Amino acid sequence: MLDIKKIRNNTDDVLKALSKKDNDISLNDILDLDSKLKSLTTKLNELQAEQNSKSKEVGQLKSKGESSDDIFKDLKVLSEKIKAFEKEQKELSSALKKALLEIPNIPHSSCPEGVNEKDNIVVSENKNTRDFNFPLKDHIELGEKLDILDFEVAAKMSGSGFPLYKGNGALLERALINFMTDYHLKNFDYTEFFTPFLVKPESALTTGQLPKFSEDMYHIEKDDLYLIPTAEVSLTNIHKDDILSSNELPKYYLGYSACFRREAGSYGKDTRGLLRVHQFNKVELVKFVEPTKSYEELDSLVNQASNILDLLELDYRVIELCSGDLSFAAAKCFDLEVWSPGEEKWLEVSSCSNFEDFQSRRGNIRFKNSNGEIDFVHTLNGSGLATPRIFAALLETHQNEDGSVRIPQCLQPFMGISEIK
RNA sequence: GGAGGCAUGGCAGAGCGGUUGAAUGCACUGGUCUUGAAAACCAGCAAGGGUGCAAGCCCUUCAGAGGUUCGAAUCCUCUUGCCUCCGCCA
Repeated sequence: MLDIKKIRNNTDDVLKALSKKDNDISLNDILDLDSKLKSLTTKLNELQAEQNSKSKEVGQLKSKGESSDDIFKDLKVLSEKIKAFEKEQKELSSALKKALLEIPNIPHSSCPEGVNEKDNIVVSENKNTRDFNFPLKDHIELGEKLDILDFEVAAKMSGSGFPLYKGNGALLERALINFMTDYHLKNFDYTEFFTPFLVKPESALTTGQLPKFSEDMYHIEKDDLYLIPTAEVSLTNIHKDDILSSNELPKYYLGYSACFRREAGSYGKDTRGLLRVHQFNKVELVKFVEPTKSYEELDSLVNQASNILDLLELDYRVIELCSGDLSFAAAKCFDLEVWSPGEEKWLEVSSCSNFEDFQSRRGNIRFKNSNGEIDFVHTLNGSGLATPRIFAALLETHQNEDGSVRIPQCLQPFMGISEIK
């Protein structure tokens, strides 16, 4: 959520910055509601002040045992007026809030300008570290041959887009989760959480999935709960409505979760295998930091996530997203993409974003700095990482001619085997 | 799922329907004292909005939403959360 004061006082700058993300945004309704609300509030406050002082008078007179009938007449009229004003104020402020929640975050000035993913910038790339001298199989073929993935049986029970891992496949999946979790815990200062997978609407509002993207999430109607599309939602909401003290910042949180996405509107895209699924596993990293530190924290977040790919001996590249390709809530974002030799495509496995104060305003997550002033924290998050595409890339990258797959060193302690065959 | 109890500031804990944004204690911050620290004493200490250069002034907020009343932390209704008991259950 953007600061209404910023919109009010720097309308042109805000609009210009927003247009880099989305050319179609108008702030007119918001400005209109804001000025109406402001003048109404001023009038209301005056009436309330009058009511307060007269009510106090009544109390004083009463304690002296004197009559207060004249004041009563005034108060009765005032009371009616105030009630009408309050009602109007409530309507205006909820309309304003609703409108504000629909406005995306402003891209950071360092974001390359652009319209879509074609304008993204490749920051770094390492590829073709391995020469294959045999015909490659893709992960679906490998998964079937090794009897570690079964999409048909999964579809039988849940429909398409739900993976079923079997035997060493289940072991590999679990090893990936444990390896990534342990790596971040051991090497960086993260606190581990295991969060709920179902959250209230207001939690999804904090992180920005609601109100605009309700179609992307699974919703349990009976209880009005949403299945989390990422642990970002639950991890970020740990501090909803909190005022943290500056000496407890930065806070680094980590959590594994299953992630659920309807992927509405993406039918026909990446439908095969593990590339786009409705349920997947992810280790998520979330940071709560002081505003002045958030960009260096973004850099370290990208590094932390990429280290995993190095250790898994996978080819990957780092992409800096252009303004037009940024998500709704992000001010700046780097994606990590892993190379899939079977698909001959780059696959997004992590998205590391700085949301600045966009989420913290929505969730009212603040901190008190050393001067005693209260301000919104900056939040960041990054996948560290999402498993299915890694699973696929790993099978394809480390496959041998006979269809067996080498397990990289870092995973072996978690699996107890050095290859799947 | 059934029955009951509770919900106040960072925490603990007062609070008759009327000068209560809220006593008190702890914590915290500043000061005095001390070589330093502790103790003691003094002072400050909620958030949001408006207005003002500022000091300040005004408004709102006692889980949330409604209601009664000229006036609600205080009375009523609903919702949510926590606790206790019963049922069910991995």
